[in-house]
Amino acid sequence: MARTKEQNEKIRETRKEVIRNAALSQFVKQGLFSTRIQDIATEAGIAQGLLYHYYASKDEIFVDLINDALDKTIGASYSVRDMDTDPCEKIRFSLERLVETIENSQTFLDTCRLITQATNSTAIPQAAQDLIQEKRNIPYQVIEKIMEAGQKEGTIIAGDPKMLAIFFWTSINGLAIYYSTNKNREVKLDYRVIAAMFLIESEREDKNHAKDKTVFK
Amino acid sequence: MARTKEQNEKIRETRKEVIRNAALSQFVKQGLFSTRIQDIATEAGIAQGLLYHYYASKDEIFVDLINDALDKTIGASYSVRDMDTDPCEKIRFSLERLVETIENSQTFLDTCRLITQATNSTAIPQAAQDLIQEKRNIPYQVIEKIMEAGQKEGTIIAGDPKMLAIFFWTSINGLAIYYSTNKNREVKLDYRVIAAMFLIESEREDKNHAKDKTVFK
DNA sequence: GTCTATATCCAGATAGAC
DNA sequence: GTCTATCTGGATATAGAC
Repeated sequence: MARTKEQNEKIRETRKEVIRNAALSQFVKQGLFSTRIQDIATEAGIAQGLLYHYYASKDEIFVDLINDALDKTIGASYSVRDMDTDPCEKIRFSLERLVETIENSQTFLDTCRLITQATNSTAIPQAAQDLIQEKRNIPYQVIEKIMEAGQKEGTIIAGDPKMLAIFFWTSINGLAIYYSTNKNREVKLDYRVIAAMFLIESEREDKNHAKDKTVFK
Repeated sequence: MARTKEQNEKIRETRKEVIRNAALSQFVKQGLFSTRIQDIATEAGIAQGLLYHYYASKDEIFVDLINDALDKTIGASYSVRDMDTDPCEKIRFSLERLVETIENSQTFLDTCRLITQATNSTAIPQAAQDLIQEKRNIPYQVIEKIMEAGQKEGTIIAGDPKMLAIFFWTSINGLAIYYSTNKNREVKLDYRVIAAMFLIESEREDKNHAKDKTVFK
């Protein structure tokens, strides 16, 4: 019987994830407030009433999603921070991976849009606002530190590292939203162009040529 | 009596502007859907029912605001396009003005946030979506053309000009939203750092020094 | 666990008095 | 023109049958 209880718990968690995915898709398209519980239930393939067996309210789902989104972003930034290379390469590598992710991961695009939406509104649940307050600056701080180190090293352009970090993330975020909302996708994203913008000229040329050899052999 | 009619029309238009300003402030804070007609009326200092003598619905106000916001952005980009200088200087000058505007104009910050909100949702009124579809790309195209010309001239960095244009606008937009939602304002915005990112190194140094003399004399 | 049916609430929009 | 009071519709959340 103890086993059955565990299994039930697992099934329940799986079901909650289906609901979260449905909710994410709806929130990104319609926003928190014009998404109805009915919309989420329909997309999740269950009856509207049943949703309340898993979540107490629409807000609760939203808070769960925001928390996931922030944790994923923080995790990604930590993995860059902990790389065993110089700052210049960290910037280049992270941009390469982020651009790749924009092109290939719908979840990443949705995550960017959800956080943008949440950051841009004071009407979201208090718990979500608290999470944002608590966690949102971490990725900015990580990149800021890397920019600072790169400037000391002489590989990153001059300027307030805090501003460069904001620039770094808002650009990625902006590209993701642009990419997500312009389905024709007529733009070819090239991480090397973006990376070059943060690097001083000499470094820029040298490393780009080195990169060319490995990436486009 | 014809005169009275004109005056009434003028008063009416003034009153509508008060309502639009109230609505903009609310939409930016709470979003279109969680803003109630009551909220707008209260901020405008009138009764809820009276609002319907000026606007038929909440959506109608929103569409008006989106139209204004898009026209302002387009107007700004045209004034840059029509400047009588080389592309490199156009980029530098427009960034200087835009950063200045971020720091001094609450309306500009609100406008950025409203457009971001609208672009990021499919639940907004159809008329607003049509306006965005029709007008939103113009500022991107204007900057794209300038980037292209600058590349031919040898003053703008390499890369798909379409991507550079997206980068240009998303960065400004991102800075505006960051600035708007982080009231501490601990970051000193410096347009020259941003401008330098779009310019090739030699141009970057020369022109920056020339600029220093005129701007910080 | 899952559904359908329903109670409750609240915001948009209207009506009517002043 | 302006207000208060009210109608109406729709969404959340609950209750109850299976």
